[in-house]
Amino acid sequence: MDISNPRYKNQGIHVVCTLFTVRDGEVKVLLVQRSNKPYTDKWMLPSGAVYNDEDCETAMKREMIEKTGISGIYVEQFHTFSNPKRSPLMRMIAVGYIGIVNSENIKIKKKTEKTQNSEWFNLRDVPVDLAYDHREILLEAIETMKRKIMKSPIVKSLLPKYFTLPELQNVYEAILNKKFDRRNFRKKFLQLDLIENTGLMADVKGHRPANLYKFIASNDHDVEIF
Amino acid sequence: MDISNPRYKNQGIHVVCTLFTVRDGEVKVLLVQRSNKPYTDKWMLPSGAVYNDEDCETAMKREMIEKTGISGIYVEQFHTFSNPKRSPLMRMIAVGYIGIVNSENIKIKKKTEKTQNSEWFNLRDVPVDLAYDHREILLEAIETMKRKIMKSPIVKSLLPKYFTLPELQNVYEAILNKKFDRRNFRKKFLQLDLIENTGLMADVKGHRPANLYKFIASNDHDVEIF
DNA sequence: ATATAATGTGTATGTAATACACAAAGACTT
DNA sequence: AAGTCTTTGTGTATTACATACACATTATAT
Repeated sequence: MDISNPRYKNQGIHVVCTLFTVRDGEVKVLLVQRSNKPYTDKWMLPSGAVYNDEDCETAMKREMIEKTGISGIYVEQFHTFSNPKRSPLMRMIAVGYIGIVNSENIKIKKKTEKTQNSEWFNLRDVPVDLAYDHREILLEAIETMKRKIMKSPIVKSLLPKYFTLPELQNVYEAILNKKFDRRNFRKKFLQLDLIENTGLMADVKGHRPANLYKFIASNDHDVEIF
Repeated sequence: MDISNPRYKNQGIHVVCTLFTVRDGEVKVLLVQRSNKPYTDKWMLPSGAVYNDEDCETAMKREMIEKTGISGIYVEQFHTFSNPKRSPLMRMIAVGYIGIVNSENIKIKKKTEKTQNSEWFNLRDVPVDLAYDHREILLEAIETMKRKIMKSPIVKSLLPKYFTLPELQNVYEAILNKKFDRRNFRKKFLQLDLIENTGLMADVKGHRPANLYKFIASNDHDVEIF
């Protein structure tokens, strides 16, 4: 391959991460606000260039640390975006990842070298004019995440170590934006043998406390949850 | 983005297509044999560079025409491969696509500018030393295809306009490498309202001829088949 | 007429999904 | 201490879907 051929010279590879969380029954996505050109001051999904000695997943995790301070997250690749006009300055494709975290445990950096702010946005409050094609990427990520949450253990990273069944149900209801029958939800989930009752009780006031559950130590390969 | 930064200078974007067909009850994949360095004489999946004015899907279709003569195929993106060592000469990522065709209708070019041969390989006859990381890509494509064939209408492009239910069943059995009960297969498929009986009969000898079916003119969005 | 080789069909059983209502636990109030 | 409040926890009946299974039908070939 002749790397000086103008037909494919100066190509760049980006990674972009759509990181979701659920808090107060609302699904939120992490955005950062740009400092530099192009799209100065616009919000975008955390993203950045892939170095030549990295694979995309490594680059994505490094970018997340640099731009948001978040590390140790579980992500899945979902789609690569390659519209030749998606970036105004040069030819740049973006490999898209989806992640989902429990934001309680996470402190995000507000300011970094290239960003002036970072924030969890409720999905309906996301600015319409995100930088680049990030609105399109976000919409596709939401679709993919809804489809995947039934087939992959990503919820696990969204819950604390010990959690109650109502909490688990709330997470599913927030993400899928629909209600489940409590009895059926519990039955379905318990017979999957993914979680177990710890015998401990949640520490709440004003009403009957719920049992605390935990995920059964997994063999770490993806399991069909539903 | 500073395109002269050596950390991400000289990156390249490839597309690679894993094209399947089913013939004589066997799943086959299309490979081409290289003429040039690197990997001279090795077989590989049809692949090539993305031009700066193309998105990946367009590039993939152009590459397929150039290297195999095949056009008008239905493909789906499935994964992007980005191991920094996957290509020996330069940093090159590959956006992977899966396609599936009825090879009866298709004439493939044997020789092209960069390839000396092309052939449909039974999966078990695929050379172990494919060029680049194409063996890994092929393995992942097979997994993905098996998963998708139950949820996407890709089989449609694998069958002629008119086909019999036993033919349809044979395709599924070849791809998934398992047998179905005829009565249950027919019941399940017919109640999906994806195909309809034309009233015509297949032209075979020596035994009872089967009814010819066709796909119902679809509204062209993906449908859950199973 | 008979044999051959494949197609076409119905029913019974088990398994998973859905719909639905009331008792139990602890905190709070009086 | 009794009663109220709020949320958790539980069982059964119904329906839809998946699976298992055997025999009659159609055309060709002899």
